[in-house]
Amino acid sequence: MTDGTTTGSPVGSDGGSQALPGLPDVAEVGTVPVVLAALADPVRLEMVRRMADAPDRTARCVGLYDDIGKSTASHHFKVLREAGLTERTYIDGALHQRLRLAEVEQRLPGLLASVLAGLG
Amino acid sequence: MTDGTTTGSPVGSDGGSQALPGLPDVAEVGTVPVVLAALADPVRLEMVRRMADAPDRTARCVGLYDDIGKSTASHHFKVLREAGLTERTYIDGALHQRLRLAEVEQRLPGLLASVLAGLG
DNA sequence: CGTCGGGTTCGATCCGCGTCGAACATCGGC
DNA sequence: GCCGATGTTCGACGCGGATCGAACCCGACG
Repeated sequence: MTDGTTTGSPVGSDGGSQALPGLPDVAEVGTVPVVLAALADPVRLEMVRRMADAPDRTARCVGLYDDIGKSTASHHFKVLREAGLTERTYIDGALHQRLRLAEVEQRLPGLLASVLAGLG
Repeated sequence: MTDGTTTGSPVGSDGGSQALPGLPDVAEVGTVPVVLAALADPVRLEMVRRMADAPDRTARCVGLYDDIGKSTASHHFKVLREAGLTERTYIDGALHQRLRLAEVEQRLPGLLASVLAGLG
């Protein structure tokens, strides 16, 4: 990695202080019902769509939603994360959400493509 | 049709008595959130799986579920039907549910295949 | 004609989800 | 070192969904 991109804690893996304790930044791609339930919500679906359109499938949290409160957005991030669809990534200390396209594709081939295509 | 297969009212389209009034037997395939929500429930997912495995994608209602009440099953049938995933079909007067594979495939190509493959 | 099997409808219940506001934590900048 | 921006967490609330039992309807069969 040539820039500050890091997956996990903001401080990276230098063994330093644990800045965000107990925060699982990533999870395995869940079962079919879990993944479908995560994608069934319009708000989350829009988030996924924006990430898919973003360069490197990564976007700042604030750029993924409109017209809802921060706490609500955070809740949706958690659902997507626990379904294994996204992960937290830190770029120069700034928190981003990344769509785990490859991992989801491996476990459920073609699903995300079908879903995203169906939005048009 | 060489046998008694009929879509719609049990009496077919001979202009006879309306045996099941106000019962929409089929609906257009819904939006992505609607379809995903319909597929997100484990009970309905199992129903879809059994229909997909059945010959002609058609099965008797009673053969699509276990360990739940009739009324609950009927509710799930309604959800699937209103999402456009299934339709009611009468074979020699016996009510069946048919998975509308072609119609879903046309609107959301690859989705059902991905979902069903992910169950294995 | 009475009965049985199979589905639907209705009402009630219960639980989970989406939403918000407020409080807290963290990071970057002045 | 303080402050603003950004996310997370924690209750609380309301709504919709999943479930059940009971009643009803219809076709088949004796």
